[in-house]
Amino acid sequence: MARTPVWKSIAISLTDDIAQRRYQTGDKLPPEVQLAGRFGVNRHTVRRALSEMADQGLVHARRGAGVFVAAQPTEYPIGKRVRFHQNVARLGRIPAKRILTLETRAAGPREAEALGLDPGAAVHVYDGLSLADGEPIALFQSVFPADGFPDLLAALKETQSVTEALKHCGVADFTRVETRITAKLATATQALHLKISEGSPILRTTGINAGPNGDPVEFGRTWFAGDRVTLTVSDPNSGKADLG
Amino acid sequence: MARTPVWKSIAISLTDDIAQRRYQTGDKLPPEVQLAGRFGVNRHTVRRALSEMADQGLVHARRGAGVFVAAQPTEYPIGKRVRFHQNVARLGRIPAKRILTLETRAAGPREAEALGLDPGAAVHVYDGLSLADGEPIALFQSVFPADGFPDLLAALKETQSVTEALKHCGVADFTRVETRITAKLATATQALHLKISEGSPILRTTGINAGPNGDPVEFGRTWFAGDRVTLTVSDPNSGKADLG
DNA sequence: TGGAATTTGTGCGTATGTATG
DNA sequence: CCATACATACGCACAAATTCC
Repeated sequence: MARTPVWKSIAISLTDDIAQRRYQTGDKLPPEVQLAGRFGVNRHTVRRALSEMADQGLVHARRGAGVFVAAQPTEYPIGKRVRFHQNVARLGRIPAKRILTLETRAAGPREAEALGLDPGAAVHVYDGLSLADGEPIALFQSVFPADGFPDLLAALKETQSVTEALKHCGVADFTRVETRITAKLATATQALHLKISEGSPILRTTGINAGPNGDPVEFGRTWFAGDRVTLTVSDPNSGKADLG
Repeated sequence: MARTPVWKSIAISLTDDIAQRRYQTGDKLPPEVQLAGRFGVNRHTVRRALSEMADQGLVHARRGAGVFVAAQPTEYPIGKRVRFHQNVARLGRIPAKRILTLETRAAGPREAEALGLDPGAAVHVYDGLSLADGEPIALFQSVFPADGFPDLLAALKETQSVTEALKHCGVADFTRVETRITAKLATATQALHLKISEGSPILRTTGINAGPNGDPVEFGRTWFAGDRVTLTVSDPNSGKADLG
């Protein structure tokens, strides 16, 4: 068995620092060069550790600014209409969303296929964090076709709500076509954002929402903290999942 | 807007190669140095791309051996009618079940509540292992009210099928009332049965099936190997999940 | 059996680009 | 405009695991 790589021990050390609240949520970590000095390694080695932690959602790097400590619901219905705000509010908790990144770029192959676009078509991408009562619930990434929604990003930036932004762009309603669910282990970055440990169980869902005419309008991926969230699939006929 | 990084375009290219079946499941990709030559970049840049793909579960690297295309997970529909045999057969794979234990005992509090029984009422319990093409897919435990199904265990022992056994006992059809899904880490016992590593991600589902008159007939828990299974929740109106 | 060749994993040094403050 | 700090990319070297002869 190989010994633990240096970068991994650094990641563990920093993760523990965060778990021990030596760095609070939202705090900026020392610059990479400074960390490199503190651990007596090359800056790349620190970057490897930070990259791992970023993958797990534990930290979030902002170019030119620094690396920041990233910041969960319980019962979360997956039904025909999946609405984060309503799902959380229904539990008597206060929903909130934090924008991580908003950008327009070329669609990857999976995204293009899911949205029925040509490969390389422009898409709007919304990376964010969902919170309930200020506690991180899930990381998500929503991908929208850029064509036809010119001012979607502005609406998202203003409302932070997919539902509201789409409504502003003329999509009054949308429903879930399909949801895929798998179990993963939390990466360092995910763990940071969700305030869990690296290697904790993660529920990853992938979903496609379509407008009234059946055209896909959103391809979304969500990473729930498995320890804190239970997805529920209700009897479609009961309509319970559509409340709120 | 930043242009697409080289490593990302390489990841997209290789992902497309896999999607197009130019590399099949289990195939070994060309060595990193060879890929670096093909793309005209440094080996590190290829590694960045492969790392991204490995994070997505698309490939798996074995030191000293190579990088291999990972097996795509089995799609398992969670709908109104959940039928293991049909779910697996629909994928062109051969379903099988292995009985671990069959017994009749007093219901625990959760089981009694789920089935609408008095605490301590007798229940039949079926512990087993589900396989597709001989590969373990999931561990499950099905709990049935003993009252009204005197010879259910015998039928289960003979057919190994919940559907067939219930039919034999007069329940021609049953549908899923609700499914709960969480992510867990595999225990040592679970890992042994599922032939995965301890601490691997597990998808745990809990479901109640009811007969035509709405009475609960089965309380089932299933532990899926997260690496091998993707649960899908389809649009209820499409009816696709009810096929087979 | 054993050793060489192959291939991935880790780490360091350097350089340039780009966003932030 | 400048300094800081992260993002990307190249080159080199060696370690460790596997495979092949």
